[in-house]
Amino acid sequence: MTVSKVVRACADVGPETRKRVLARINELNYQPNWVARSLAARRTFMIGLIVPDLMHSFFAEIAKGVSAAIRPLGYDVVICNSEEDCAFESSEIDRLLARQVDGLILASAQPPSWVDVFERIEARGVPYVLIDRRFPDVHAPYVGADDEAIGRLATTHLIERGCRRIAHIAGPPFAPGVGRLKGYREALAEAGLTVPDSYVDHAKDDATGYEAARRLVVLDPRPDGIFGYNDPTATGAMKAILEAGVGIPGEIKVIGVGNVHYSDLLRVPLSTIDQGSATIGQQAAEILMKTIGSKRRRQPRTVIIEPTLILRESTAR
Amino acid sequence: MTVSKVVRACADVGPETRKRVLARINELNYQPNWVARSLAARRTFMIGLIVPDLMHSFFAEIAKGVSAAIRPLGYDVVICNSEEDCAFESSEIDRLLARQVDGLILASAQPPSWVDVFERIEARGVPYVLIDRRFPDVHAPYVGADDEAIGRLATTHLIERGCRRIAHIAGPPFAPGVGRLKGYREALAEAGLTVPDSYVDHAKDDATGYEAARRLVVLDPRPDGIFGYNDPTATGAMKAILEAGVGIPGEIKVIGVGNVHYSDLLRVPLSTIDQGSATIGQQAAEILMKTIGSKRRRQPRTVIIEPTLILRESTAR
DNA sequence: CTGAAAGCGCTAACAC
DNA sequence: GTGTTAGCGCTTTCAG
Repeated sequence: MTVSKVVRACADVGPETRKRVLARINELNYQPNWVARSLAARRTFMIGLIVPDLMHSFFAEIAKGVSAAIRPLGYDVVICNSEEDCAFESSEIDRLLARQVDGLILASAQPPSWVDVFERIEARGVPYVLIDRRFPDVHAPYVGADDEAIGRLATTHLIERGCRRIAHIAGPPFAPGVGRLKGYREALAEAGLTVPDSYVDHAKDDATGYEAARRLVVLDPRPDGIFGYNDPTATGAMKAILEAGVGIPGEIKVIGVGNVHYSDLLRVPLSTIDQGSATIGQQAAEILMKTIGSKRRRQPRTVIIEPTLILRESTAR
Repeated sequence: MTVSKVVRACADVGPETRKRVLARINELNYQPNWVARSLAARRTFMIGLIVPDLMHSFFAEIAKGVSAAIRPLGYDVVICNSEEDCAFESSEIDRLLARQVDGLILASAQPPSWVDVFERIEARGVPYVLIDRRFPDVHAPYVGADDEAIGRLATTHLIERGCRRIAHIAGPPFAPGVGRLKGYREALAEAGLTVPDSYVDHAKDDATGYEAARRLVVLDPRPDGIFGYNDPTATGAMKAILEAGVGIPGEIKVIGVGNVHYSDLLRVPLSTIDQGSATIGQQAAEILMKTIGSKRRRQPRTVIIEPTLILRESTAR
């Protein structure tokens, strides 16, 4: 039909005809059926975004950035929350694939060597870009921060502020967690500092960060600095520290990563490392759209967002 | 095809045949195309969720609740962020409708009397349920809190704690904002308290809440209690108050609404009113699924979640 | 229990 | 510029 062309604003249609069609469309309250369109055109104009935790404002901000970037191009985004559960994530990805999304952006909770999921995506020929969590063996575009740099930056900052017994609440054993842990170790080594093994604990969110800090705070000797692998863990840690009657930043200095929007409203405003979350979302979306647009697989691009230190009271002298 | 039946787990297929089909499916790595399925079956197994702000953890939690409730039933949710912009919201709704979602859950940013959007939804025969923000003229299921009760509860609490000059940072002039404002006025009247007009200011998030509080804190006489219409505004307000060198809760007591998850980690832990956000999402989803399931339009159900007071330091004696 | 026939609402490619 | 012919990959209905 000519109608189809009018709806899609194709150029090759007479202005008079177009007017007539438009009028009738309005009259009938016609709305094109995107499902049928998707089937015929073999594109859905939908992309999937998978994040491990929507409650973490870092990811909510990324979602916003992605959304803002693709909306003007006529795309919608389906947001999925994997709850940091890799099996669940895997099944979510399959569903999105079955729904024929045109592309995928994922902050994956997969274990580092578990490339099975990515192979499935590639088998379907669906372009995707990784964010926040990098997988060395996966040959795909990546947008995120340099986690080792983050780890070094945070740890070095604590050292500069006079901390000598620096503990680390590390994340789950993949992606951003391992890089930051490595950066932490490097910075320590560089400064000639050594710490007991018990100074490295693990957590994944505010609740577990709280638990981890409760363990750290009773160690002897007690740490005088704690680097949390993200803001929620650092925030939870601060709660535990203060509850134990220990002063921040007097007795223990704390730093996190992510610069969540309420950081400076906390009981003790939290020093943190900004990763440019909105930028990550936006850049990832742009790369994805570019990939979708061009037929040929270009060289996967990697964008590293420079981390910046945000100084607040939790690491004040 | 018989394959179709196997995929959908229809009962009427021989166990032997099923086995063969399944084997071949696995072999070919076959995955059904949901777009084609949706077109033929006239259902997408997709529902839309529209919220005004994903960064507000209240809505993120609702999204989580909705998602958790519908996932097991084979549905997916498309989350849209309206940015509190009613024109944008309206166009988002149209897109979701064009994508043939089976249902809609919305926390709408429409002005109270602007029922046009809802009529469009109904014209398409798509079931929907309203959450958080109620529209008196719209005959649809609603799940949310009783905003007047919330306003009364918060204000009464401040009065009980000894406040006499209670200011209110009201929300945008619709849905939850007006109810809470009304409850505030009622509680004040009931206690025989009067306040100058300037004690009621407006905001919509943490940034504007901060601005509002800067205006309130310089009033003469200065308020001794502030009721923020949600936690972000109350949080922003606290920042402004503390910056002005005024003590919380000593000189001004503050209460919010929403019980965002970091409330008790704030500089001054924030007293608030819990609305049961996860429950809202879950209940809304259940009602929607029930409506989708049954052919006939049943009487729209309304679920009012009982608000509960969460006491923290910001309103301590 | 199995499969053939028809069609969901649209777009692609091509002829008029 | 316009309309025609196919067919996207599935489900529905109903006959074998």
